Amino acid sequence: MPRETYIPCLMDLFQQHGYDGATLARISAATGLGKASLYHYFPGGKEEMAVAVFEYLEGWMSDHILPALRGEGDGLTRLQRMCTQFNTLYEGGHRPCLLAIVLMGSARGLFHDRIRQVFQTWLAAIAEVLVEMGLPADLAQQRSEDAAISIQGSLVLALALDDPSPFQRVLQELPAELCRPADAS
Amino acid sequence: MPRETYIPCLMDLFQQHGYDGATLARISAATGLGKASLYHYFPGGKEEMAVAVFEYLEGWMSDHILPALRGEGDGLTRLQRMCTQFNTLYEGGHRPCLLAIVLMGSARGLFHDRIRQVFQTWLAAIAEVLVEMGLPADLAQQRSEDAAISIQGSLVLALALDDPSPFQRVLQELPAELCRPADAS
DNA sequence: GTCTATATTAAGATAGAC
DNA sequence: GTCTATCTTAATATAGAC
Repeated sequence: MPRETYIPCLMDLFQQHGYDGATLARISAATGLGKASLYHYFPGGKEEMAVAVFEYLEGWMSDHILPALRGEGDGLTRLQRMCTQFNTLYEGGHRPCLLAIVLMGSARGLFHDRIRQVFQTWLAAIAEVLVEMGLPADLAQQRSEDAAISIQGSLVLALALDDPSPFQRVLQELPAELCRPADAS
Repeated sequence: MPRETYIPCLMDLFQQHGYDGATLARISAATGLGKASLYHYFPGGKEEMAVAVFEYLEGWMSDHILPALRGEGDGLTRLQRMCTQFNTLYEGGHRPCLLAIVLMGSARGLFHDRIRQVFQTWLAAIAEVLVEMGLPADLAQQRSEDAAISIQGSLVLALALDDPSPFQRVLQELPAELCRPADAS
């Protein structure tokens, strides 16, 4: 089996238990591979497993989020497509954000640069849509941050309350909120 | 020294390194107490230390956030006072939220009920202010969730980008945003 | 109350047979 | 490529002297 086979499972584990909580014992149990076999696929150990998951996620963003934002349709349509993609990724709010999880754990230092990069790429792509719609660049930048804030914040709240509805509401309202004209409240 | 002496230091450690990253070795170094002395103050070990920190934080909320929201002044003023308090707690966005950190780590299960309780109390207090201002109850509830989403989300983004400005902007804009009339966008 | 010293467990990682 | 067995380290926790 190519090592890509195990990436979704690994991502699952990191999302559910965090970097620290995803122990080799758990990973071994979940993948069905012995610890030594894991080192066959990932000689760098757990850190390399996490890197592989990040690369997978970066690929997923390139394949799903960026095309959704850059494809055809007006700005509102594109932002709605982005939200649909995130709804899948986070399973309607039932699953926390891997980036936030790693950022909040003891492995932050190891992956901080990588995580920042993902956020910056994402924010820039959103801002580009808003600029195309005629918003001034600085406001577009702010609104792109608002998008990240709403999505990340609603995932935190959904986790805290054990209730995905804040996330779902945010996805509903966000596209129109981002597109509203510059002078509206 | 009473054990309360060490609580701020412990809170600091849990905020900066997460529950898993706050090892006894680090706690010992930061407090200046030997490991054995830590068990004198906290016989239940690390878990009891975290409980003590949560109790401290719950007390802080009761002493700072709830009075800010329930004190004199109109709704806008009260929400602004709340934001000022959070600005202090999170040091202008330079410090992550302890609740989110624990929620995202492997100790989630241990403290989830406690964390949910804090959020619910907080949201209810915000909603109460908005209802007093004349907003319908369900909208007030939604807006209180928006407040939590904005604050938590901006802390995540500030951490990811290594830049506190999203948090500061949210604190600036949030009170007016929460108070806007029911029919405005 | 604080220490030194130590016990116990579990984590990450490796060796080497098959 | 997968396993069993083992190593090393570090984390939580305790015993007992002062």
